[in-house]
Amino acid sequence: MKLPRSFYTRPDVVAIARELIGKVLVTRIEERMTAAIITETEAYAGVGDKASHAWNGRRTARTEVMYAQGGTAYVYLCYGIHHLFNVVTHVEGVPHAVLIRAVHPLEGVAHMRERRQGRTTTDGPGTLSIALGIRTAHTGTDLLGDTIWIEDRDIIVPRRHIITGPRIGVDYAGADALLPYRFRVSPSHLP
DNA sequence: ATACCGATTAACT
DNA sequence: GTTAATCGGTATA
Repeated sequence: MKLPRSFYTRPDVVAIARELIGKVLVTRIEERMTAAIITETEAYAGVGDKASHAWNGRRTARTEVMYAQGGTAYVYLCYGIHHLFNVVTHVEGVPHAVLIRAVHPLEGVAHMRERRQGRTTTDGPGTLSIALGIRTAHTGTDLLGDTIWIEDRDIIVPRRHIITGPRIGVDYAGADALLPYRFRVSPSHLP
């Protein structure tokens, strides 16, 4: 079943990041259906989080969509090359988000392979966006629509199979770089 | 206007 | 282990 608005509008972005592990990210982009299990996420906790683009209330053309209601896509260009896909959470006006860092292919594998020009992995936030067809043009997309959405398919990932740790690539965030906001399925329990 | 840097990746040595 | 790729945001002027 497609995750309802109420899943995304809850206030605890760290809990949402953990709960997204095992959910299924589905896209229908350019008439191509793809689906993949979410295996790695990171929480970005809004204006008080130095690692967040919305730290200190920053609000630009790029980050404006972070202030939308939960269940909206935030896609931005990183290093001028990579399109990074985030799920906006919390209510309108509170810029929380969860970065999806890795997935495991379920459906539309041929599409993913073609988009990846023969490569098969879908780990890494830039890599999975290519495989699923997600680009910066999709920022602002409603995750309750029929282009990009997330489903609960009753895949159970026990909490002891989820590794918690600090986020990647946010050394500039000082003490906030050490927060345990990254979640991933332990390698020995990947599908 | 210019300069620097980043929630990364793949291809190198 | 190192580094090129490439562009929007941010700071400074």
